[in-house]
Amino acid sequence: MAATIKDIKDLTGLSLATISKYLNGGNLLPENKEKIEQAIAELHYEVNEMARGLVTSKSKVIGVVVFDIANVFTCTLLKYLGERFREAGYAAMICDSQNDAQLEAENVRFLVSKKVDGMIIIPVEQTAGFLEPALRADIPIVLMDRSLEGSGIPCVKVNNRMASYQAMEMLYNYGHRRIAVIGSDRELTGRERLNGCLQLLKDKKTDIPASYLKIGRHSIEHGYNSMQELLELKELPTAVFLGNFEIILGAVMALNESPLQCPSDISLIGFDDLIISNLSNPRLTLVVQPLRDLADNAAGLLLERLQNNKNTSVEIDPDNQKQGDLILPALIVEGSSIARRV
Amino acid sequence: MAATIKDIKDLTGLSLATISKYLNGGNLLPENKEKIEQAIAELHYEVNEMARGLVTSKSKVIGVVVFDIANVFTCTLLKYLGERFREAGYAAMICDSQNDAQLEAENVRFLVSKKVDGMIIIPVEQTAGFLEPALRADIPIVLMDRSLEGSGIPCVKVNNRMASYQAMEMLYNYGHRRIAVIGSDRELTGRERLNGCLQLLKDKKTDIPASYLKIGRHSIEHGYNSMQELLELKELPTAVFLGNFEIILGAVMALNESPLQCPSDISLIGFDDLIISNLSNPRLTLVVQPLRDLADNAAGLLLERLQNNKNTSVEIDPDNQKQGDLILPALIVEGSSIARRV
DNA sequence: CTGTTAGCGCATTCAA
DNA sequence: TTGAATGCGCTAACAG
Repeated sequence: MAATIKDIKDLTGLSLATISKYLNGGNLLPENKEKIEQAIAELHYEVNEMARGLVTSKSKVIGVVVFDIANVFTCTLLKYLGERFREAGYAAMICDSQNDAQLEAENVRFLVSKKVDGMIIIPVEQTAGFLEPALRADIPIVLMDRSLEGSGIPCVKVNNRMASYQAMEMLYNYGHRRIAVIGSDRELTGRERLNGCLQLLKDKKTDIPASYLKIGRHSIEHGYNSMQELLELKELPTAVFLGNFEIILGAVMALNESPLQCPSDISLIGFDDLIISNLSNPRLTLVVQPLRDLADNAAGLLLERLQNNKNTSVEIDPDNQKQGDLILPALIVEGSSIARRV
Repeated sequence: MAATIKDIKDLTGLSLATISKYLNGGNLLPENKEKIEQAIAELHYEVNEMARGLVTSKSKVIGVVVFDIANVFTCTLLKYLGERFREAGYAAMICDSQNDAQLEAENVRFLVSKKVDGMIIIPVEQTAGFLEPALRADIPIVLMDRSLEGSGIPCVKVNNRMASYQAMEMLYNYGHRRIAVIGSDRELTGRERLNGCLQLLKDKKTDIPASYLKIGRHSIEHGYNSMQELLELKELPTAVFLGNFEIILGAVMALNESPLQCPSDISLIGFDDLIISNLSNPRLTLVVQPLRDLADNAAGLLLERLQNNKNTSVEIDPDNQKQGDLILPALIVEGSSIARRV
């Protein structure tokens, strides 16, 4: 059986309150302090966080719900989030929704049961209904990457639309006019990116044939099939925009299997960086999301709210009803996958 | 404030004990059952797991400590582990050690405080000292990937030595004699793999110059630098064994930057699969770890022990003192990165 | 600065 | 089958 403060009491003769105070950083006589420390060492005492949590109704745990944990984007974010939370004295309880909205709802409910102090969520679902149990329990939530439209819950993300626009603009400025787009309208991020792409084409009054527009899902398969289809067209595009990491993966696979070369035959620009892109030859030009910043901001936002809840006496910032999203700029990192066209 | 069973009591007129029994699947009159269910729905009641845990001294949480969470190997494992645990009614609390032994020790202590029911650990540290708090608290542990020698704690892993041996054998059978090895002696897995490589060379009485043996860490940098150095040698190796994923990444980068081609100029075989390898052209021949099996076995082993602890009355299997490691075979998946030499 | 007391929300005796 | 009482380990008043 693990030692409790009662054991410390028996060993030191001090009262439970004194020991508790020690554990929570209160002031006591040096000699008592030493006694307790000795007892703790001797008994190998470790605080029972369940008991502590029961009385404080704080768990010092932040629940993190991600749409898919086996995903480089996700786990890089998890890493950075974890660092921030740890610094602030919180641990992360990570739940994988496996791209399943039902699991996601269960995860939220589970974390509510666990009395987490706050939640970070990268959602599968597109509406906020599944968050109800958390909201009712008054648990602060910060979303990442994918907003929940009209929910009023803040989301930290990049400006997908603008970044895509700029990526397309880069292709355009390199002289490309026959530009294909492989993207997704299944995820919000995908739609935002598509919008950016189409906007650029519109602004530049550049028409592309319908066969250049490959809209499906953010999946390897979609990237692979789409690129294969593009390569079979009579009039090839000279450049292709790849809407996310999985699409890049699939598209590059398809291209690698063909006799065509990048960038001499076909130029590429992709959305989503990952160290992994180091493997591709030539190195891809990419729209890079500032993962560190995204995580820092999301963690910061949540921690701030946790702090404020503490001195809940003061009710400030009445204008803050409309918690807007926090939108960070993405960066284009140049590789050598875009050829100049005259 | 969140609803408690007391609120249900007030609403239904039943006693706390009856409600508790309902929550734990006991038998009660259908009418009472219905009453409670109605109250739960009305109050949006959710069990307070902290309170429950305090009295049962079970958290239904399994702690998972990984050496680095931003790692495809790790998070794929996490995904599979998570699925198994969820099925069994457990949640995972994931802690990232960030390749830091001190953090790792803290993580273990933290999870002990959280009263997790069991732990899965992919260790940074090479000795078992840091596990003491968990062992003392009698928390079942299963290691993955990296054994802790002499600790008696079971580890689920692949046969690194044999797999490396077979990988080298494949190069040999393709006719290669000038084989270089980029590996690590800093991690146990690295040493095991190196041993396998050297054993094959020994068995085949194949001597290689010292300059072909690049021993450092499992890092991109080591892979990159080593490959660069190899490519500068007067007598190039005809094939290179790459000891893990990061090394592959670095080595392929270096090769991509050189005029030499794989496999016509130099053949490659790598340890560690990842979808990512789809990006490389040509597709790499790889030693693939059966991640799903590894996770299933580790989760199974742990869950089994958790079950057995329940009926702790029965003390079976007295021969089980020496809990050997569970060693799974790795698979070689052929790409086209190895050329035939005559 | 220290000790006494009460109670967090729930499961679990034991009676009824 | 149900209910009343007890305690899990700890913190938070309050009093000394």
